Amino acid sequence: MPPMDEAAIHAILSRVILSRRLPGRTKLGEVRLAELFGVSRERIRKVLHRLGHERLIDVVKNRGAFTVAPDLSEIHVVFEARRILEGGIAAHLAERLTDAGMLRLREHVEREAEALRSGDRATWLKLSAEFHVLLAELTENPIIVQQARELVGRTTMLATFFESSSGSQCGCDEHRAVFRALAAGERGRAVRAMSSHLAQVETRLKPFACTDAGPDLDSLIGEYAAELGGEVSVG
Amino acid sequence: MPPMDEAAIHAILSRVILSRRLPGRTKLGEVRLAELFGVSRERIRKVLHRLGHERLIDVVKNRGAFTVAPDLSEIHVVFEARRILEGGIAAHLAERLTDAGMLRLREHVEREAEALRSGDRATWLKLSAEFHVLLAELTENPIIVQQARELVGRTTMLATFFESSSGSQCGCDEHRAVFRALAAGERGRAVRAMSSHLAQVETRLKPFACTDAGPDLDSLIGEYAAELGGEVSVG
DNA sequence: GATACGGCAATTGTGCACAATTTGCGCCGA
DNA sequence: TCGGCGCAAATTGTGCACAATTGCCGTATC
Repeated sequence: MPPMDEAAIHAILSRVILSRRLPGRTKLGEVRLAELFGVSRERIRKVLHRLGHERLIDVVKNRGAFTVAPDLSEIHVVFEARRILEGGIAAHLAERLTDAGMLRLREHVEREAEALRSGDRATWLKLSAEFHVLLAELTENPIIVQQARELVGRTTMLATFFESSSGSQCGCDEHRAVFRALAAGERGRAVRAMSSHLAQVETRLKPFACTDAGPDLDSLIGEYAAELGGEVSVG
Repeated sequence: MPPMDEAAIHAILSRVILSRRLPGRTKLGEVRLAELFGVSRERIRKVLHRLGHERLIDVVKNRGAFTVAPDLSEIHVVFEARRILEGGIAAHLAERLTDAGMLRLREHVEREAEALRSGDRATWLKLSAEFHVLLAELTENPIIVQQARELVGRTTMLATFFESSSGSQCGCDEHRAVFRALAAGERGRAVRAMSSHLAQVETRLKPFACTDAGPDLDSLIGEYAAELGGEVSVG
């Protein structure tokens, strides 16, 4: 079998970590991961440091890498950061949205509605996240796009696993409200719509976010590796 | 002499790069830097990859690290990103600023005015940058603080070298205007004040931002190393 | 004269072996 | 019995040597 490349390992570990399904402060030992993926320790080390820099794990000098505790306060921090950043994005776009941009937004919201109608939950979740990234892209500012992508990424996985399906109906309407305010060029209303939408998503998430004991690292890696088409030797 | 640690090398190279005084696409060879700093190639490599992840340099696989071209469009992108992010911060703070926070802001603005009066240009520049970081800190959100710090850092050095001294008077008034709007709790005015302030800073910078041929890498490293108190063997 | 091919030098990527640090456990003493 | 000390095992950090890739230059051919 061909040795796995760095990008693939990073993708798998990202998913595993973002899924929040393994307990907080789980140690990610270099040798163990190296054996699991069938690669050398140095390759794992590089990925681990990269993940550490992306704040997905906590890397302590001379002690190794650990998952961060999935505590409620962090969820709140992430969502508050999103309210601030995406509030700024909404305010910016309200005064600068082009016709082409408006069209892209409208089409996106309609696709969301379609996915929701047809009961395609997976597609709808993906589109819901992409709505926020799309807004960032409409600013045509690569820095903002990257920051937004990072924050959205940190919440997407949470939604995938924890959002109650009962609340699904709301999301689409909330996106539509943001879109309408932007299309009307009403800055204040757009910011408020975005802010309250994010607050509601956070509320829907909270009751489900406490998972202490989950499956172990080995099986999780196997699971996500299969999902991404990679081969992993799980003993 | 004791070997330099990774943090120190990173600090020096950050300053060198952020100073924008070396031409775009300058190659940062691993062996050359290793000899300059008197450390092994692996240590340099690690710092280089970190800088690459921080987007301060461009790291291409199998080809090495290069400085990014200091073109005007990037300056515009950074400032636009700041207008979006810090606009969001201002909007957030306008409705949530505590008395303690207001006091800290007031004191900071007064210190800026004092530095400006006494003609202490270096202190004033430092305080000017810190005003924006302080605003981010008042949100008490670590993610926002980090993002703001990163963007402010990318503009601070530019200001240090390129801002015309004639325009100095304005900055303090503009900060005061932001502070007043926040203290009054007027969200719209705060956002506008922040946005126009950043736009003016950008305007003041632009005419000075085009430096094609500058000093070479060796002397720059020596210069900044001396500034930080480190020892470097410059042949 | 221009272009395409091939070999060479330089530079980066990778795996390995060793050094340094941490930590858990056991032992001794109070 | 409890606290401190010290050693040993495990784990991470570092430097070195080698492999792989890239870009360049010389040459040959059309």
